[in-house]
Amino acid sequence: MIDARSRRQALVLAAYRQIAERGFEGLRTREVAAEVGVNVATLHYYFPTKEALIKGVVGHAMTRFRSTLTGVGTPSEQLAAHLKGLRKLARAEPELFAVMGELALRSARDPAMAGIVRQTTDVWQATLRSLMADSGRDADALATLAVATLKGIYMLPTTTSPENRDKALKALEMTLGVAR
Amino acid sequence: MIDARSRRQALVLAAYRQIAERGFEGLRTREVAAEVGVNVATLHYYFPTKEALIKGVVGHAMTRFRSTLTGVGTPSEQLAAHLKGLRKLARAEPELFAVMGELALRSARDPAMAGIVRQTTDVWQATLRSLMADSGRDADALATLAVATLKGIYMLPTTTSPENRDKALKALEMTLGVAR
Amino acid sequence: MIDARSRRQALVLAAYRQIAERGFEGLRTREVAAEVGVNVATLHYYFPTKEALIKGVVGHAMTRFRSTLTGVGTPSEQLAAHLKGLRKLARAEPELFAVMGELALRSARDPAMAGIVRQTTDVWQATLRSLMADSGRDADALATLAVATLKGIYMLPTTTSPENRDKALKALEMTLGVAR
Amino acid sequence: MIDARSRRQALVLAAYRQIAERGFEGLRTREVAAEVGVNVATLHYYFPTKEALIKGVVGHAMTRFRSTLTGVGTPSEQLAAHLKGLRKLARAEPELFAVMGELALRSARDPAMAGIVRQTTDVWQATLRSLMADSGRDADALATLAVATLKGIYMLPTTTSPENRDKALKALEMTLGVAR
DNA sequence: AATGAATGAGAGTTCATTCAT
DNA sequence: AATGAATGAACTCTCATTCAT
Repeated sequence: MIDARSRRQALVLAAYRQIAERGFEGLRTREVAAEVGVNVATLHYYFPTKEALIKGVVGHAMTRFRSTLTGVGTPSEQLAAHLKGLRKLARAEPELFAVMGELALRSARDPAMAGIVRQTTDVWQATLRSLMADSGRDADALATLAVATLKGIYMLPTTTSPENRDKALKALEMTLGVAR
Repeated sequence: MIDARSRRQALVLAAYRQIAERGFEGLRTREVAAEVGVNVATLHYYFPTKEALIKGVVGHAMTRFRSTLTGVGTPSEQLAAHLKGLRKLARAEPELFAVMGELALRSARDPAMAGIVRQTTDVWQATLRSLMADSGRDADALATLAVATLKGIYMLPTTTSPENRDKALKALEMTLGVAR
Repeated sequence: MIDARSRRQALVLAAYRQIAERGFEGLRTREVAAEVGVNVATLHYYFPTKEALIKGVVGHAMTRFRSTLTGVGTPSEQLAAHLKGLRKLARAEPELFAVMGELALRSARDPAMAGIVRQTTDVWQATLRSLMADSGRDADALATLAVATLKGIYMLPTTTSPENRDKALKALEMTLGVAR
Repeated sequence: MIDARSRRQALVLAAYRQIAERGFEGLRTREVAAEVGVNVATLHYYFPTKEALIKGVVGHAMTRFRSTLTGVGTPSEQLAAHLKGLRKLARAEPELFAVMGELALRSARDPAMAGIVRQTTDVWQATLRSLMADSGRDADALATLAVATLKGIYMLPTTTSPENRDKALKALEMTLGVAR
């Protein structure tokens, strides 16, 4: 009693979870299917190859992330909201960042993936840049800095305490000139 | 007539290169052995399991990275030297950062690896912290910020131009209060 | 609005074509269905199993071939007409002989198929025998010879030039005592 | 305690037997390995792909067949000896002809195989042609006729009695002008 | 110290077949 | 009469690991 759309989605989500948990290394079609409660052959009915399934995961992750990029208010408010939104997202959906880390790394070897990931990163960076355009400082440099820092904080397992991380994020806000 | 030490080293280096090139996903003991010109069984003579070989790679990468952490001069000079050193290292040995990215991601699922990686990161962060202790600002926060940013820049494939990256690095230096 | 009979026929023809093209090895129910433009499940509605479909193909091929076995005129004329008819058929419907080759080979392992193929071959041979009954020579031997040669020429990919093949056919005619 | 050469050979022979018994359709790497008493992985150690194994089978079959093509004596004697040799071979190694039938059919779809099979067939036909060169008749035509007939008789399951087949062979000998 | 040969376990993928609708 | 969705069983192939030599 499940329509095709949601079954596809369920498979993508299961794969997404497994990549978050075990990395690309540990992604097994059989286990993805099992998590959804279907036969492997059913998975292949929806996704002819493992790569196609991964593509689905990439799409899902990117969509998920992009949904955090829109905002209202003054640039400074938007910037603050974006950072706050990321913090919330990281708490609510840590897998998203784990998966994005995997995707980012894979981009180094997989041009197709690089293209997709780059698109989203570019949008992200452009958004940040536009929010800092009036600051009278080098918006490009700051946007690049911000993206790098946020990737470092959220996509790679942090080795410091959450408090330190939060303080670092505040230092970033100050650098970016977010009014408080 | 190759002594055991250097054969071990050669195997580690080959694995290291292959991880940099293809990620953990693409690491094959057979190809590591082939690159060194020995049989797979020989590899297993030196490293009983694949995990043992990976451990060797981790050790190598960490040693390699730590060698950049010592410096002389005033704190500010040392900080500047460290950042410059990283830039040089990234140009000379890009694989090192590719591998460190892989290791960092794997840490999320592999406690043993997490321990080792954490050690090095902690040393790194402590070093940075000590270099900013006199700045009259929150050294912990700034050190955390710096580590996150540098990881983001060097360990994850950068999507921006080298120029932007360099400008971002300069912005980081300013934030850290490096005298120029 | 297609009636059951012709849909069955269409499926058989598609399978027939695919066997001719790719052999039994390459026969896929899904592709047969696709060629006809229906779902695989529909194919199985008409032919419960793949074997049933193949049986249909066998029937079609045998019917097609038998239609060349009737003739009028003197025995010698009929014999000549038969050989000429085969030549024409091989030009017009090369798949028929490709399929018959497949069927003949499969007969070696599949008793059911052997039975059907044998029936047709027996009729063929009996026809030839009767046409040579008056020749004063061993009609059985000559009929057997003729069938073997014609199978060799038409059912197995010929490695010689068409000219040579035609010359060989003429030599066969002479052996069989066909007046010219 | 088995050297590599003979293990390869054993695998080829097992595959050869299975093709003879079940056709290409029924060739399964696992069963080939099982027949030899090794793991499938071992089979793949010797033959990286199934196609490589088949290539081995083709080589074996062709070598086996070619070994029947040499003879001594007058042309007429050699011809008679060749036909007698085939008869003996068919009795001793019926699988050889079954396999050759499979190969011949597959040639129609597989250019690589066609090349190899053609080579052998060409040698065969050339040999026959040379043996009939002095007969004052069209040696090309007769050689083509002979090859076709022999293929028909030996490579496709015969539907007639052995006696009839022998009589047909005698008729062929007469046609070819073999002195008795 | 080094290897060729072998393997168990499992990977992704395919396919004829079934079933609810 | 026809289908989309699902499946079990099997397929070829891969890989880290082992072992006799």
